[in-house]
Amino acid sequence: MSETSAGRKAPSRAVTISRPDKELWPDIPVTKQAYAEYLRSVSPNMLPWLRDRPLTMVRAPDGVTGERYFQKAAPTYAPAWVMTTRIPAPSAKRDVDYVVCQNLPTLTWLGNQAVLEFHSAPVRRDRLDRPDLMVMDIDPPEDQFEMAVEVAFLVLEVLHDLGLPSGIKTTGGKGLHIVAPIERRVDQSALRGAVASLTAIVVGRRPDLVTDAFRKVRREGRVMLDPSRNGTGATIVAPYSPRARDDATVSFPVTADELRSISPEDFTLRTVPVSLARPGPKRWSALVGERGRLPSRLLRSE
DNA sequence: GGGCCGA
DNA sequence: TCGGCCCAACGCAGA
DNA sequence: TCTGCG
Ligand SMILES: [Mn+2]
Ligand SMILES: [Mn+2]
Repeated sequence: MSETSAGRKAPSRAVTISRPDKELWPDIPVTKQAYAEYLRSVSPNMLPWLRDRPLTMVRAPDGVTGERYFQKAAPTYAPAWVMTTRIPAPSAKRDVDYVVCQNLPTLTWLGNQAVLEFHSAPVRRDRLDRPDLMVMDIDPPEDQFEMAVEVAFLVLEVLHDLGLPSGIKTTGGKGLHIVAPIERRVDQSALRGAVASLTAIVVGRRPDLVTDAFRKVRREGRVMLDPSRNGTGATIVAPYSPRARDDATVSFPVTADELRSISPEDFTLRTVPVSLARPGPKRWSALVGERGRLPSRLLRSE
C-alpha cells in the first residue's frame, strides 16, 4: 500500500475499465479496452497539453453511434485524486468544477467515462485571465481541406514575421489549428485584439479566400479565421484527442512540409500510435517548452 | 456511465 | 436486488 | 434579450 511522506494513505489510482469489450467506434472497431490503450500510448505527448487546463469533455457512453453530450462539471462521483478547479459560469448562475487532467490515471479514468473528446482551455488554472496560447482556428467551407491548407500557409507567414513560434495540427474535422504559445503578459481582451489584427492582415492579403465573417451566410464559400477560440472561456480540441465520429479521426500535430500531402482522415485511433512510434517529427513535444511574446505593434493596432 | 429510486 | 429514469454546457458577438 | 455559432 503506497503512503505519502506524511504517512497517510495515498488513494489508489487503479482504474478498472468497465465493459472492456464495448465498442466505442464500431466501424474501426475500437473497444473501451483498446481506447484505454490508445490513451496510454499517446499520453506522453498529450498530457502536457491538458495539464493545468480546465477541461471540457464530450462523452458518448454508448459509443459514437449513441447519444453524445458536452460535459464541463466533473461528475460528483469522481475519485478524490481527480483534480478539479472551480470557475464561475455567470450565464448559468453557478460555479463549475472543471476536471484538470494532470496524469495518466486521470486520463484513463476519463476514457472509462467514455470521454471521447478532450477540449482544453487556452489558459492555465493559476492565471485564468492571462491566456498562454494564441489560437488561429481555420474553418474551411464544407469538405475543403485544401483551402484550409492555403490559409494555414498565410497564417504561418504572418506568425513568422512576428517572430512567434507555433505548431500546426489537424482538428480531426476538416479544419486546422495553428497554436502559438505565448508569455502570459496580456489579458484576454488584449489577446483578442491581437488575434483580430492578425486575422485582418491575413484577410487583407487574400480577401477572396479568407473571411472573419461570423455569420455562415456571409462567408460565401471562403475560409473562416475564427477568433472565438481565444480567451478564458474558449476551448480547443487537444492534440491527440479523438473525435466522436464514425471514422475515429484524431487531432494530430503535423509539419508545414506535410500539409499539402495529408488528409485529416489519415490520422485515426489506429494510425496515430503507429505514427508516433516511428522516427520523425516531434509532434509538438518541443513546442511545449516554447513561448513567444506578442509584439507591441500587434497589441496597439485595432 | 453511474447514481438514485421505487417496486 | 434490479430495471428504468435521469442527468451530463458554456461564452460570446451581433442583431 | 435573443439567436447563431462553435
Ligand atoms: Mn475550427
Ligand atoms: Mn448508459
